[in-house]
Amino acid sequence: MLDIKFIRENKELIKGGARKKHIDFNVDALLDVDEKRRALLAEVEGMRAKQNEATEQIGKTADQATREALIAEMGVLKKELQKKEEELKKIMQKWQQLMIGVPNIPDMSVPEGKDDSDNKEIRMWGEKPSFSFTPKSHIELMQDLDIVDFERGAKVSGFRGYFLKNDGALLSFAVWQYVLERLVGKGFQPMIVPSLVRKEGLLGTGYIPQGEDDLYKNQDGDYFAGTAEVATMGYYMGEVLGASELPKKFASFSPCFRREAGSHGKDTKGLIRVHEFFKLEQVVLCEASHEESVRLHEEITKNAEEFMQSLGLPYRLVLNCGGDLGLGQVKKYDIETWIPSEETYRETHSSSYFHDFQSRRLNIRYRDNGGKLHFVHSLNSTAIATPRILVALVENYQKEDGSIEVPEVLRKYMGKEKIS
RNA sequence: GGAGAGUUGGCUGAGUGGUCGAAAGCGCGUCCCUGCUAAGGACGUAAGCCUUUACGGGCUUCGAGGGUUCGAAUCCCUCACUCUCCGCCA
Repeated sequence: MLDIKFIRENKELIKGGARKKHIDFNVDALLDVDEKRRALLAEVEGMRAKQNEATEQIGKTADQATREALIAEMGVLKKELQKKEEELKKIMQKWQQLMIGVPNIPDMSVPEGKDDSDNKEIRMWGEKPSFSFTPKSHIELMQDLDIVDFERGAKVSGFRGYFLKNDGALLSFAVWQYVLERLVGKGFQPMIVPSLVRKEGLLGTGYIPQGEDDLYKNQDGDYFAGTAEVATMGYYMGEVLGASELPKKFASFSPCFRREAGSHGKDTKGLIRVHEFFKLEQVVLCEASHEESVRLHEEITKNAEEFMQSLGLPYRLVLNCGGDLGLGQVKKYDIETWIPSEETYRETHSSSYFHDFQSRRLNIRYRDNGGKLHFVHSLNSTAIATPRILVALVENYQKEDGSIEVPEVLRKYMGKEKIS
């Protein structure tokens, strides 16, 4: 959500932003409704002022005749007022519906483009492994090692279901624990957050209404979040923080659920795209300054890169183009990791900032040192997501005999150097 | 699942039809005093929206939404959440 005053004064900016994001949004229609809203509001408020005044008189006067005359007069006014209020209510609904659809403005540095094929490579890290044999896919590797079971996954869980077993399960725990320790060492507050969430958090973070189709819902009307960002951002919903508490940095862990509604037949096999996975997410709240947002955005992106480097996984960092940005995102980087069997880089991390887009919706504010209230800025970035990262790990570290070398930093958690 | 009690400002907490945007305390801010520290005193201190060049003016908000009334924090209804007890489960 953006400030209506800002929208009014920067109509062209909003239009340009929407165009860049390839989001169809009619700013003029919103401003039109806004004008009607303000006119009606003035009318209604004037009538209420009259009513308040008369009401006060009624309370004070001792004269029965004046009293009754005023009460009669107010009875008439009330009917008119109710009619106007009804009109206002309708306009307000329309206004609010339009307001939550206003896209945040992408940063100047965001490249033009329609979809992920237009994303811009920023840097590349690591050597792609060269194999003296034909590398196997993670599916083959893991099934041969008996560390994953897709058949029974589908039997028990349905399409895209999976079991991780033996060293596959251990490897997941190792990765989580390793990354968590690194984050805590950097001052992030560890949290295990709910996945089952109420509507508010999803509306606030911007996953609803646009992305509703990709969310699972239960019979109570609650949702299964696709990321720990939702619950973590909801944590301070409606609250006022102190300036000295900022920035708040969270390392949030949660199961994540995605219906993958729009992804038809993509990645139907293996661990790349599943309905249920786990993620450690960096979530940051900071003071309302663009510079601070940018600084922290670079920082959490670097953190993610650092984990990848220490795991020895070749990746590239891409800057997402306008068309690949969500409604609220100002700028986003993706880390794409080398997948030997596909001979391509696949997205494993995503890092973005929102300015006050989310905090306005969630009403998360802070008091600055002068006592003034501001909406915080928010950011988030993947720290590590399993099982997707396992795909990269096992494929890049595979040996000719089908065994998998355990990356140096994970050995102490796995208690072994090799999965065989 | 059953019974009961709650939801008030940054926080704690009074307030059962007009004098309540709301006592008191904490916190915070400015100033004073105390030559440091501890402590003390005075005053101020909710947010959002509309309007205004400005000064200011107006409206809304006491969990949410409806209702009664000229008038609702206060009465009625619905819902959400919190707490306590019982049950159930672990």
